[in-house]
Amino acid sequence: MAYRTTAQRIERDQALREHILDCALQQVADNGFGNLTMSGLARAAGVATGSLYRHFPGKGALAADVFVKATRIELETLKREFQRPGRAVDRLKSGLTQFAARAWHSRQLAYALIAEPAEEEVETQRLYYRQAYATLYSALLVEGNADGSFAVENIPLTAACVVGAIAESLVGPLSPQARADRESGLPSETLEAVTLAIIRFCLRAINAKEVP
Amino acid sequence: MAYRTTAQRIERDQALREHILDCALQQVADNGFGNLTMSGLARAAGVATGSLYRHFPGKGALAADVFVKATRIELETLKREFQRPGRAVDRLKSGLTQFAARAWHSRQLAYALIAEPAEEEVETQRLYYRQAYATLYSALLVEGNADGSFAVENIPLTAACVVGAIAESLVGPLSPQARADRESGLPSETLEAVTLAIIRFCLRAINAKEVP
DNA sequence: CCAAAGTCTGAATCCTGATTCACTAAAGAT
DNA sequence: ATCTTTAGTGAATCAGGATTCAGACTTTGG
Repeated sequence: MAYRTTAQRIERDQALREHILDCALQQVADNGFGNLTMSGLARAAGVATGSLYRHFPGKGALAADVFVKATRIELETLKREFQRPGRAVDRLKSGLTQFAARAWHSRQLAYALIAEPAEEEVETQRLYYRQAYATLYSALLVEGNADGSFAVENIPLTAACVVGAIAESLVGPLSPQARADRESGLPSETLEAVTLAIIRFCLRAINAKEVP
Repeated sequence: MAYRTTAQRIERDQALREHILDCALQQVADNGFGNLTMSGLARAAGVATGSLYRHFPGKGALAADVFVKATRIELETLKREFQRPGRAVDRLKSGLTQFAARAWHSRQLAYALIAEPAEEEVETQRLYYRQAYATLYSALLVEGNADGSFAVENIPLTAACVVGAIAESLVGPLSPQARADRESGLPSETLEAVTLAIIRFCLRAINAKEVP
């Protein structure tokens, strides 16, 4: 009579959904959101175009899911780093270092997540997750204020500034423009220089005692 | 025999071109790049769609021109502020204050210029003008380093961080999301609070002597 | 005033991908 | 085994706005 409900079917479904998302993420990591097409993705995932619509209501939702999936990983990684034991300053330093390094090593993806224009739905998530980042920094700032590492007045706004500073200083070096420059032989910043500059900038901005 | 060349014709042409740009800017200021359409613009400007193509090679170019026109004004305004006499710190403070206030008072436009996704050509200009802003800040940082107001090590990267911090702290409050929040009665930051936070953040970040 | 050269018009066309849907294949239920 | 229900297919359709272009209209030079 009925159908569905079987564990096997549900599992298959989820697996396929994940497979599609993985392929989509791969496409975005390779060519950005701008080159993500439903037919291309279907081909890459080995399914028919129409099948994509069994798993996602439309392209916007799919792209947003890709964004969320990738961004969550970054956010979780940063959160884990922030939650390790130790003084807030040190956690901030290592978090920034790690974040910058990860972005540096998958530039196209980092650019897509941080700055590439994309569907409305993706922008909505971007805004939301920027807020989530800011919240993460806010928590750390609170702790740092408490343990004497920092002295910050307006925590939410300061957190927003930190997020912006990081994004901008990375996007410059990560952008397609910079890639073109790099390929045409112009000299460019190194990861180490960028990281150091970001750390200095942020630590000073939040009134940290010791700045490297 | 010939035609053209007349001063009158050239003048008319330029005037019309400017008129179109003005209308387009108005549209962007009202509804963002996302709602700028060629037919809508033609209607607003009182010309036929096809006529737009006598003045601009295509929509992308037109949008980019709008962006440049508006951004140049901001950039010039900031530059003027930075070039007044006085200590670098004070000029930075007044520049930031003015910039934030201007953005605050034309939110939709500010959002469109700072963050709204738009045609490729616009993004190219955005990248370019962000660089231009960074250069402006770089110059000020150099002066501040010289007159003892600041002590910055990596000037270009620091300038990028400053640009990012400002953009982010404004975009949050300016974004469509924030607008929705505001309209649904949630409390939100005031211009004064944002400005103060930005100034503090930036001055500290660049190692300024006195921070308000 | 006329012919030549240019400009303006806006409905028709084009483009580019997203989305649909009639149909076929597979998976549960009995 | 067979019937029912859901999943998968991919060519055809749609959507929506940019772009074109065959006249109609203006301006210029003589």
